[in-house]
This record gives sequence, structure tokens and C-alpha cells, in this order.
Amino acid sequence: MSHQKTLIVITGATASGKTSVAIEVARRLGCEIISADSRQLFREIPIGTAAPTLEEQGAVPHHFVGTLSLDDYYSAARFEEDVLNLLPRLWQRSDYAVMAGGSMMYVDSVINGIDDIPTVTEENRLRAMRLYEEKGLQGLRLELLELDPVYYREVDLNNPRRLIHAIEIIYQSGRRYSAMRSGIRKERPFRILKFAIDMPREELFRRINRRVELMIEQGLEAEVASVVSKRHLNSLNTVGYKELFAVMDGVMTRDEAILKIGKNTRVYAKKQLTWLRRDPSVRWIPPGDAGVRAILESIIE
RNA sequence: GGUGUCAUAGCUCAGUUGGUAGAGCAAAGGACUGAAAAUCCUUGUGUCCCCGGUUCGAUUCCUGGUGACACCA
Repeated sequence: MSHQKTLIVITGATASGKTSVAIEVARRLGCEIISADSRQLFREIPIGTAAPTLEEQGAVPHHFVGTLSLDDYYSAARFEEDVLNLLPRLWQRSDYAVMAGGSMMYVDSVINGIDDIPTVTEENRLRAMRLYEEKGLQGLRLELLELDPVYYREVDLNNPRRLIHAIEIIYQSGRRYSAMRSGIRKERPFRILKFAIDMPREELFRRINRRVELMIEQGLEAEVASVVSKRHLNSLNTVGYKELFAVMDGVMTRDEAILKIGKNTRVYAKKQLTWLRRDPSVRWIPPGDAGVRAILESIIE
């Protein structure tokens, strides 16, 4: 069982040590790393997203880190496409590739695929958002009920994001969103092994707190100030940035913001764990070197 | 030392005209198929500070105690 092409997925909660495990595994296997992180993509915000450092990227080549500008549009579907295009090239040099990151939807889009849906133009997105602004949640519900009663019955009617998304896609395509949702998992022509780092919550929370302190020391506040003109972008609707924007607005003190960053990072970590817990394909590994060993052992099974 | 106020969920507090109690925050659980570090949903039993009294019944009223705060000495 050797020259089968393999994608090794390393995920886990934020601050659980994915980066260093991934680097060590990739180094041992002589392969490269695909980052599956929806925020580390942006080159302007390395500190607050705990992106791999230049030194780390020097040890092993990384892809999808700092490759976009905050203004660029990106999505899980693009990520799927980009990764699938990249993998054959990575496999020319090695039978392995490591994908590491905590954006669970990005990870899933590569592993299981994502439905084929037209890309929404700015105009149609704004049209749906305007409906929400003017008519509220109820306005979105009524619109969806008329345009796609099937999806209306399935969707979380309290979640404006979901409603807007369905409506903008219908505007864009002229078809029902429910008709485009296949729910079918794509079969990939390569082996996928999915690992997640299992770290005791107490330790995880300690590491998160420590990391927040570190980000502040590394100059997070200056980084936040440097992107404040783009704060309306979704890519900056991100833990670490939204709290420090509030400090700049004078509605929150610096100390409050720092506490809040820690708290919101813990909430984020919990959501990641919720996502992973329900996935039976996850192989849980210990943090650090023990995790590296566990991965390397299970590869050659 | 005196006087006054307060003592209720991890925290900040509300409340019960006496029938054993509820908000916000924190915390926990969940959803998730093209913005996902986003967005959304669910979950509140706690010696109502302690001893005693009044009462059918006290966390609620009364005596005493303890603690905190304020003012006066």
C-alpha cells in the first residue's frame, strides 16, 4: 500500500497545535502543506489569524496562506476547486499532501465536495440584503416562501444569512435553491485520512489565553489599525479585529477587548469541536509529537 | 465604638403586598453544503448569609449573630 496518493487532513480547535504537527508530518514525509483557513488566506492579517510564520513556511512550503487581499472574494467552493487543481502537482513530488486548518467548511468542501451553484453577482447579493434591511427577517421569509417553498420548510427561518443566501441564489439562477442542493458527497479518486487533535479543554483554553497575549505583544493593535478602513468586509468580521475596532470607536476599553477576544476565541473553538464531534471519519490524535507519531503510524497501515 | 444600607445562580443584580425565585453576562450543548473566526438555535434548583421567633406556611416580617459598604465618632 505505498504509492497511493494520500491527502492527510489535520484539523482541530483553534490553538490546539495544528500548525506544528502539520509541519512535522510534512517534513517527515517530504510533502507540502495546504492551509484550510478562511482567514489566513489574507495577507494583511497574519498576526490576528496566527498564520504560519515565514520561518515555518520556510521549513515546509505552504499554500493558501497570505495569497489574497482583503478585498478579494473567496469561498469554500473556490477553495475546493483550487485545492483539487493543486493536488496533482503536489503529488508529482510525493505521494502525500497535508491539509491543515480549522475552517471546517473549507475542509469539508475538499473532502466531500460542495454543490454546484452559480456564483452570485454583487448586484444580486445587494438586492437580497436590501430586502432584509427594508423588510427584516419576515420580509426574507415571505420572499423565500414564494420563491422556494421546499427550502422554506427546511431552512432555519431565524437565520438571516441562510435566507439571504437562498434568495440571492434564486435571483441569480432563476431556479429554486432546493433543486440545486443535492446533498450528495463526491467520491474523491485519492485516499483521505482525517485527523483531529484531541486536547483537554482546560489546556486548550490556557493556550488560547496565552496566544491572545502573544498576539498583543506581536502588534495586533497596529495590524488592526492598519486595516480599519476595510472593517465592513466579512473577512474582518473576525475574532480579534471586531473587538479592537470597538476600542477604536471608544465603545470598549482595551482591557475589555482583550478579555473578549479570549472569550470569543473559546467560543469559536467550541464550535469547531461541535463540528468535529459528529464526524465519524475523524481519527482523534494526541497533541504534539505523540500526534505526529500517531499520524505517521496510521498512514502505513 | 455608634448609626444606616446591603447580604438571592460562577459574576452583576431584579423579585416574591409571606405560598421556596428570574434577567443580563459568563458557562454548557446543538445546527451548519458557495460570506463559515460568519450566522443561527437550545439550556437557569440556587443552603434566596446563619441561629431563633411570629405564622398553616418565611427567602420575604421580627430579635440576635456574622460579613461587606457608607457616614459619624
